[in-house]
Amino acid sequence: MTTKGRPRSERSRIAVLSATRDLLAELGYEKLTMDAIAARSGASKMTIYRWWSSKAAVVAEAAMEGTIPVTAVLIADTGDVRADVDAWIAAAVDGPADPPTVALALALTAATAGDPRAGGELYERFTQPVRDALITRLRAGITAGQLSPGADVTTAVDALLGLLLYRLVTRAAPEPGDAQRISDLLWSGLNR
Amino acid sequence: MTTKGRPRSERSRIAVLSATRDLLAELGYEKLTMDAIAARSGASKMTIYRWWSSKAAVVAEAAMEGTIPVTAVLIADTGDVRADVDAWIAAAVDGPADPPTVALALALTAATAGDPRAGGELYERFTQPVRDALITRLRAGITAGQLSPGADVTTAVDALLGLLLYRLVTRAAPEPGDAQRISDLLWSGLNR
Amino acid sequence: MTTKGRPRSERSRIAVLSATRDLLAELGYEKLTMDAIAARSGASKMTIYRWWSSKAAVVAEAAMEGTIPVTAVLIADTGDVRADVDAWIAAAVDGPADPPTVALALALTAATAGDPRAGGELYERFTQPVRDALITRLRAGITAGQLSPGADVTTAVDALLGLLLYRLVTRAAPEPGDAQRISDLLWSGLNR
Amino acid sequence: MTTKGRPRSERSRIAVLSATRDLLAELGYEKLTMDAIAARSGASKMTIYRWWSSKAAVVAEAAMEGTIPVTAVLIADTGDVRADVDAWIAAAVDGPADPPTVALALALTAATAGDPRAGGELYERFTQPVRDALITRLRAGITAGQLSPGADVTTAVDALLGLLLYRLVTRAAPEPGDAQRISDLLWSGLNR
DNA sequence: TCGTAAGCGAGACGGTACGTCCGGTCTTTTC
DNA sequence: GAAAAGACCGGACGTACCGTCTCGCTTACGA
Repeated sequence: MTTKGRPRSERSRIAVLSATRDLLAELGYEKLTMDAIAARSGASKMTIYRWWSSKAAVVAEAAMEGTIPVTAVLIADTGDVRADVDAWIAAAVDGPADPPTVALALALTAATAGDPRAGGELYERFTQPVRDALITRLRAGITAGQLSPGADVTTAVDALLGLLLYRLVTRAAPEPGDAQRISDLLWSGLNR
Repeated sequence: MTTKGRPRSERSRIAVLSATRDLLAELGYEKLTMDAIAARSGASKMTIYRWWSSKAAVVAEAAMEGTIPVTAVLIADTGDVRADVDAWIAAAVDGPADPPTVALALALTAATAGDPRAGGELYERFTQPVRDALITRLRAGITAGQLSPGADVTTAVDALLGLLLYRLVTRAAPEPGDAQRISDLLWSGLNR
Repeated sequence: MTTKGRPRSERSRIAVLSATRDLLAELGYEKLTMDAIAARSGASKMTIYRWWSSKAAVVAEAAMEGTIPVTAVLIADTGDVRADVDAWIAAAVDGPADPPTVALALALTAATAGDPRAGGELYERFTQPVRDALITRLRAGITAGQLSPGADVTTAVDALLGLLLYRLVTRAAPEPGDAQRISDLLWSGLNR
Repeated sequence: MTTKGRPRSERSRIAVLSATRDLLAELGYEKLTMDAIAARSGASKMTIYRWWSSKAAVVAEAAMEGTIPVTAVLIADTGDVRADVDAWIAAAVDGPADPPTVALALALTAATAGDPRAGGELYERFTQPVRDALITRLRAGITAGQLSPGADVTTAVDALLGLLLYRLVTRAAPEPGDAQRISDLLWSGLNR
C-alpha cells in the first residue's frame, strides 16, 4: 500500500526551487519574498509553507539542488594530494562565476549570519561536507608521506574556505592567477 | 555663530547605539526592529531616522563604536613585523568573545551578504581599513627586509581575514593556541 | 437499466447533513467551514462538493431536513381558520427552542442577507411555501365567511413571519403567552 | 494638556466609512473585503485594524453614520400618535430606496444572523433605539387616551419592525400603498 | 464470477482574504 | 528647533478556507 491522497506535485517543487534561484540572482536574499516566489513559480504560498518552513529553508534546498553539484565536487584521490586539492581550488575560484550560484552562496551566508539561532545548522549543512572532504584528503596526504606529519590541516582548510567566503562577501571578482596564488599560500603553509 | 535651536542630544545618540548593540546580541540582525530600538533607547523613531538613514546605518555606526577597541586597533610598528602582526591576530582571535561584538560582526556580515546592491560599501567601510593597515604593515616589513620581496601579501591578508570571518560565521568558538596556529600558517605562507 | 457503478452513499449524505447541523449550532454560519464538515462527518470534501454546490447549499438541505418538523407543518384545515392558524403560530413560536434549529434558521437568514445575488432564491425556497400556505388558508377563511372580505391577508402574513424573524434575529427568547398575544394582534388586524 | 503624538486622521476615518458604504452597495456583505476597503479608501489595513476590530465593526460604524440619520428619525410628538407613527412608517417604507442604505441594513442583518456570539449586541445597537422610541411614543399615546390601555404595544412594534425586516431580507420592493396597509394593520391591532 | 465504472477518503493544489508586523514618513505637542 | 509620541502608508508575513484536482481503494451492477 502506498501513501493515500494526492501525491506531492514534483512539478511545483521544481518550480518553487527554480523561481527561488532566479529571484535570488535578481534581488538578493533580503529582497527575496515568499509572495514573489509564489507568483513566479505558480505555486500558492500555502503550498510553499506546506513543504518549507521558512524563506531560509527554501533557499537552503534551492542551494542544495543548484550549487552542491558545482562546488561540492568530491575531491578526487589520484594519489597526488597537491594536484587533487589544486584542482578543487581552481574549480572553486573560477567556477561560481555565474550570478545564480553567487547569489545562492551569498543568500546562505546572509541567512546564516542574520539569524544566530537557526542559522548554524543551515550553514554547516553546506560547508561542513566540503570542509570535511578537504581535511580528509589532506590527512590522507600526510599518511601517504606527501605532507609533513605536523601540518596544521584544519587551520589551513579554514583559511582556504575563509578566503573564498571573504572574496564572495566582498564581491571581489576572481582574477587570473588567483587559484595559483592561493595554492602557493596553502602549500607553503602546510609544508613548513 | 553656533547653530540655532536645540542641539542634538548626545544622550539619545548613545542610547540608540547602545540599545542596538544589546538587541543585536539578543535577537540577531533579521529580528532587530527599529521600533524595538526606539522603545529600548527611549528615543523616538523620528529621532533615529533624523540621524541615521536606515537600519543598516544604525547597525553600522553601532559596530563602529562597539568594535573599534577590538578590530580597529591600529597595527603597531615596533620595527618587528611578525611581533606586530601577531599581536593583532591575538587581539582579533581572542578579543571578540563577548556576545555583543560577535553579534555586531554577524549583523554586518548578514547585511552585506543579504543586499548585494547596498552592502558592498557597508562592508568595505569596516573591513577595508583593517585590510589596508595589514597590507601596509606587511609591505613595510618587506621594505625592512624582514619578509621576502616576492611575498604575496594580499592573498595572505585575505586568507587571514577570511579565516576570521569563517570562524565567526560558523560560530566556531576560539580555542587556546588558535592565534599561534594562525600565525604559523601565515608566516610560512609569507616566507616561502 | 439502473445506473452503473457504485451507488451514492446514503450514509455519507446523512453524516454530512448531521455534521452541518451540529457545527452550525456550535459555530454559527460564518465560522462554519467545509473542512470542518468534512472532518466531522468523515466524508471527504470531494464527496461533499460532488453532491452540493456550495456551503449555502449544504446548509439549505440541512435546514430542509432539520426544520421540516417545525416550520413546514402544513396548516391544517379543520374548518376553523382561527384555530388552524393559531395552532401553527403556537408551533412556530414555541417549537424552535432547540439550538440546532435556531442555528439553522439564523444561518439561512445570514446567507440570504449576506449575498444579495444568490440569496433570494435560497430564502424563498424555505419561506415562500410557508407564506403561501398561510395566505391560502386565510383566503379560504374569507371564502368560508370567517374573515371579512377586505382583510389584507398578505400584509398580515408578512407581519406574522416578520415578527418571528425579528425575534429570531434578535435572539428574543419566547415567553409564555407570546403565541396568544401574536394571535390577538393578527386577528384584530384581519377583522377590522 | 491634550494627548501627545499625531492625532487620529479624521480624513482616513471618513474615507474608510465612505468606502465601506460604497463597496457594500456594490458587493454585499459577504464579498466585502478589508483589502478592498483599504484600497478604495487609501488607508492602510493597519490603520483600519487600529481603529476597528473587524469587518462587522467597520460596517456597524458605517451604518451608524450612514443610515441612522435616515431611519432613526426620532418619532415626532405632535400630540397625535397615529399621525406621528404613520409618518415614521411612511419614511421607513419608502425611505430606504437607495441601494447603499439597503445594503447596509442587509449587511447588519447578515452580520447579526451569521455570528451568534458577537452579533446580538451589534444588532441591538441599531434596532433597540428605534424599537424603544416607537414603544415610548405608543405608550405616551395610551397615557394621552388615544389608545386603549390594554394595547399590546411591544408585540405590535415587533410585528412592525419584523415586517420591515422581512421585506428587506426578501428584497420585496416597496409598492404604493404599503405604508397605508401597514398602518391600517397596526392600528386595528392596537385598537381592539 | 468477474470486470468495470462510478463513488469514496485522503489530502495536495491554486487562489484569495485574513489579521499582524515592520520600515520609513509625517504630524502633533512638549521642552 | 530638536525631541517624544504615535498615527500613517505600503507591503510582506504566515494562516485559513474555498472549491478543484489527483490518487488508490471500494463497491455493486451487468456482462
